[in-house]
Amino acid sequence: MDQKEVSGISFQIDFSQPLYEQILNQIRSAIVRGEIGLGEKIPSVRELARGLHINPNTVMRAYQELERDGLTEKRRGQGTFVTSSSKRVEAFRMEVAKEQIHTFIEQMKNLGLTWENVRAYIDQLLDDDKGGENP
Amino acid sequence: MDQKEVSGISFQIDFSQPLYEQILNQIRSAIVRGEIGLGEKIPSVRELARGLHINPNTVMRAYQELERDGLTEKRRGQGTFVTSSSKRVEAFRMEVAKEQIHTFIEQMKNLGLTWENVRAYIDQLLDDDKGGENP
Amino acid sequence: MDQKEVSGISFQIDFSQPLYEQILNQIRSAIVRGEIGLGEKIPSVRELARGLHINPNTVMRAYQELERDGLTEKRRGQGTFVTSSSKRVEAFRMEVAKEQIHTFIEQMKNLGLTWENVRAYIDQLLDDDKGGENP
Amino acid sequence: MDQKEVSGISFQIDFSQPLYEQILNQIRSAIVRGEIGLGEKIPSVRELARGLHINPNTVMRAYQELERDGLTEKRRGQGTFVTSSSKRVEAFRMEVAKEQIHTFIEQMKNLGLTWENVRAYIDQLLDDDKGGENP
DNA sequence: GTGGTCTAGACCACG
DNA sequence: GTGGTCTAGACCACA
Repeated sequence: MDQKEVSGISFQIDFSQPLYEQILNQIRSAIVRGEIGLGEKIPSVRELARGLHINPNTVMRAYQELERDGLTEKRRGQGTFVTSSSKRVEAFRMEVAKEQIHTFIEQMKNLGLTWENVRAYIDQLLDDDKGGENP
Repeated sequence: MDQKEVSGISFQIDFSQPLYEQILNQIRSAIVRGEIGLGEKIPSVRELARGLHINPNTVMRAYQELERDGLTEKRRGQGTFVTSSSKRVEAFRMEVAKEQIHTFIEQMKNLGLTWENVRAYIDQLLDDDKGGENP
Repeated sequence: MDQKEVSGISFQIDFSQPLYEQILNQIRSAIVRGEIGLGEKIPSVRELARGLHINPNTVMRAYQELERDGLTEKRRGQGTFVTSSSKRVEAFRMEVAKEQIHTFIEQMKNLGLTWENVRAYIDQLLDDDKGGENP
Repeated sequence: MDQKEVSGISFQIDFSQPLYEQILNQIRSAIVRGEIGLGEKIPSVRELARGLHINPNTVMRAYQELERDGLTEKRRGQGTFVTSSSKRVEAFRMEVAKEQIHTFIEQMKNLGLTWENVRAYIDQLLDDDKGGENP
């Protein structure tokens, strides 16, 4: 594991998983949660590669996926920018959320767990967290 | 995708994902939900491989993982059997559940969704399902 | 995408495609369709660059291509002018048209479509347009 | 330019254009025109790379696009196969056709040509072709 | 400076 | 054997 910050975006890289997926996911998260604003520039391929000590091709691959998702746009000679359309970002967020929720429900079914039990477990888990935070 | 049944266990195989993982997960599910009883025999590697039209090595790998999880035991000359210990099955179930739940919570955080919203969404989803099931 | 007008010529710039090509094509179109008359002056490199908020080098490159095509001429100290020869414009128009038509025919072949079907499709498309235009 | 055949699919490679796009387009064409049948295997990444004397990564990139288009599926350890769904192929064909037709109409408009003239030109072009073929 | 394409070659997971 | 990931380094088009 490895924690780094490049141009105000923080990355944690784990070399046992595909690097391009981790970069992809972490930039996605940052966009979707508004940590990178609409229309903002993200680091250039080379800059991020330098900052994370990885190969530019690996970063490029992540960036191509981001663009395919409609979350970013390239401007020739200027770099890569987050889309200015909050609609797109929101649509993407909801699409991913639905998919992950359905997968999760399926998993719980496969384990023979009822939603009532799972819900209660998570409720308590998050309550405990709240109690223990910033005392 | 492909739906098949071998010795009373049903499998759906998707050739675009690791086959051994799918077999592993589907047998795990069947055990954990009691579809295969404690102490019961599961198909031999060869039988399952023939039934699913896949390579025996692939089935073998799934079986090795099951044994490492403590969910099955080999008996020389007789085949592979589900453990007789309900404790083990239960412990395994809880371990997997916790892991999947924590992963899910992490995902929802990454999307900037609050647990309240997610909970409400799933609550409604499952309510609708109940009302609308094919009678 | 971006819609702007400079010296009576309207431009739409899409930053994900080569800017110089877009400028080139849009000025070509304007000349070929007579929106800029024979012998007329077109904006200076600097003026157009300022108007479109892009680099003068980029505009320059487009202008060089226009001159190579024989569609424009530079006059020292006065600026760039559309050729006065309607022959040249016409020749250029036909050359480009032929090239684009042949490319299109090739594409339709590659899709396994017959010219009869394509023709019928376009015929109908344009008929509908006529009937349904925003009145 | 370079004309080669690999596993019954013929390729013409022009080193002045992106190789992966050419491979992509040529396999797409072959699928869409039925030269490669539904469910059929296409050459492995390495085999095609060897056959065309190019790098496997370049072929892989083309194959990833094909899969994104829904025209092919990978089967682990077995290779890459054309989808068995004629629906998908047809949908893809129509989508691409529409896009190319609309682009073409736009181009003709930009040249100030009427559809009547263009249609007549192509009609004649294809008639001439017919006359000159296999006499 | 930006991104895009390509190569050669390594190592991995899977079947 | 299959595809997938990653690197290092080259060369190109564009702004």
